[in-house]
Amino acid sequence: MENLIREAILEHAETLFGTAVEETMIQFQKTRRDIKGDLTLVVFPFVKLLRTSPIEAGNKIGEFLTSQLDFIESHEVISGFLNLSFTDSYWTGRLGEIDADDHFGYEPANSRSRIMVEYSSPNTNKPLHLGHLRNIFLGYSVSEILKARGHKVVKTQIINDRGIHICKSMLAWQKFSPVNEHGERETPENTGIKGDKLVGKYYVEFDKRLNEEATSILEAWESGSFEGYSEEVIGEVKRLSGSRDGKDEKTIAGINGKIKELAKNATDLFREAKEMLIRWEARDPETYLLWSAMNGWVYSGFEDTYETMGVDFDKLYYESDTYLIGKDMVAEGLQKGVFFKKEDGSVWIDLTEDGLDEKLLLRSDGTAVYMTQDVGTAFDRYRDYPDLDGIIYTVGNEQDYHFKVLFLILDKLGYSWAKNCYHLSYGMVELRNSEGEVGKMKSREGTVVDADDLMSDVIEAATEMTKARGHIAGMSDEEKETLFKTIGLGGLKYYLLKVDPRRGMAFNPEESIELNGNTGPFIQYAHARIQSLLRKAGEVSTLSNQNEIGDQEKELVKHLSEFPAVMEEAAISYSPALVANYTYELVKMFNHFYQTVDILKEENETAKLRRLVLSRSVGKVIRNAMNTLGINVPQRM
RNA sequence: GGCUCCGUAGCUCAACUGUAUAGAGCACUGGAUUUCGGCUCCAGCGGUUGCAGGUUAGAAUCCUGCCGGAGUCACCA
Repeated sequence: MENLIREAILEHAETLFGTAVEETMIQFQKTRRDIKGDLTLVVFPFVKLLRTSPIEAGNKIGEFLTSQLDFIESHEVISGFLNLSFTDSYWTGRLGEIDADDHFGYEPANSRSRIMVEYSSPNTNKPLHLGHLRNIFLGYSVSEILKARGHKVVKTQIINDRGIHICKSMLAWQKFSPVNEHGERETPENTGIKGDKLVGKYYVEFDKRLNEEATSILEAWESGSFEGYSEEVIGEVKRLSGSRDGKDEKTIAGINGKIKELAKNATDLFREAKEMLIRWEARDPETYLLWSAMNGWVYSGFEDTYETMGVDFDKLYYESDTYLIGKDMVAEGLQKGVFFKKEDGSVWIDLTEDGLDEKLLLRSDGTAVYMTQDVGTAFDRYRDYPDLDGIIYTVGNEQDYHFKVLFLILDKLGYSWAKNCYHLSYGMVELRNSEGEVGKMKSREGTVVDADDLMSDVIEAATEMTKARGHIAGMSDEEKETLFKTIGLGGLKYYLLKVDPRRGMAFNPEESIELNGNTGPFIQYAHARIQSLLRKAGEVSTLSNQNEIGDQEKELVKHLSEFPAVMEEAAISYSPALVANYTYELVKMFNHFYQTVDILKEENETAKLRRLVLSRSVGKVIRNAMNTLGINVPQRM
């Protein structure tokens, strides 16, 4: 109805103001809750045209609109804001429309362009952790929101299955895994350990052994023994050691860190890992076989985790394929003169004119880097889906710079679609204990929160709560299992999605399983209660010819009416948080309504029907909203 | 140090991207109701929106400068 009002003003601008008005002058906002009215027009822009006070200007426009449009019942001007009130029958009409539309808030499927959303994209050398959970829930939810708004969506991930980090796990397994009585090394089958956990275990093992070896090298260096190391390394270590004199603690720690890096690079273990990578790139059969076996373990582990999470993918890309495409593109760019080669053979792009610096695309030994692969992946995706309207990369904000460079490179290579690539950058999840201390998640220090562990923890907490307070009598064991999972994961997903993605957030394990306040289970409970109400009510017909409505009901209908706009806003800004907060507000309003108004006990049949239809609509919107967050809402709990 | 992002109640977060008295939850204090599902509702407490200027009829929001925090500046991914 904003459009109707806007048109009316534009059409009659000459008579009202004596001149045409810009469309941008007509600004609407929601009427404050504590003020009478259903929609507010900001008067300030018109004050100058009319050369009167804001109050007079507002009244003039208000009188005009009230006489012109039959759904406007009255108006009131308060300090420069024109508050318009709509008739009751307008609102009962709205309620009827919402009730009749099962897909309220959604646009018809496939009515809009195709968009690809990348999320998860794990390394295949260690299990998923809390940081991945935010990434995956966010990417999945953005996909579902875009789908709900009519887009064709391709959910994808790039699997980082190539590189030195994979070789570390492989090497550690090969060297350090115990051999059983059958002469086999540890596998998921013979140990019962989940595949990704097993591979992760050897990644940690590698790091431990590397540190041990590096420490003994450091000790040797400190005592002045440098035998067996290259001139280059020795010189660098001596230079760094000398530069520590007279520096403050922080600087010295930084220098010591650099020396330690040198020591790590000088270890036999690291050298072996590098050799293994070279063998892999050369397709050495034994190495390749081990690589695919261990990756297979990881994939089956990830699959289990994804299934628990309730997320899926339409199309997978593997770095081990796309880095080759990337290398071809680098060669092509080199010919075009977009890139240049240094004397040592490494390939670079100069971005200094764009305010960035030089960036490496190919190492001097000809092997690919992270950027090479990403360039190839983007190209591959547009080749697979020529009608793509954009790619959304769900990746943490520590990679802001990387994506800025990536998109710039694609643009310079002449791909017009580069401008449609978007980095959905989200903030880090910090871990917070009950004392409120913030800790970083570091896999080496054992402070990571494992994704599987966390999910089973929240499900367990939900199980206890529900057994103690829920209405689950008569449910089968399977139904109960599903319900506990729904509640536990619903809570976790909501907890991670309700915060604006761009912001960093604190993760408090205790809060994540809370059931009151702004939480998933609070919303799920409201839905279950509505369904219970409707079951008790029996058959509820549709609404017709009602033209009265209570104040609280009107507030609810008003809020329901905003749902499509909120969904659209969430789709534009890629922000599930908007949907979450909208739904929470809706539930609070409904609980208030439910607490103060009789529904089943109401004797007036007209009012009873209207309230039941309203409850049904609220339930539907809760369901439609939560579905886009990947959260199920139970019938009872 | 350069660049990027961020500082809102004790804590976790909102604020339609510039508008009326900056809102919720948790925690704390008090109350309602034991009902159509108490995982409910109502009230109170709590703020100089990091600081100082500027632009505007109007600033948490835009600009400048400080202060504080995070990230990033790899032939790692």
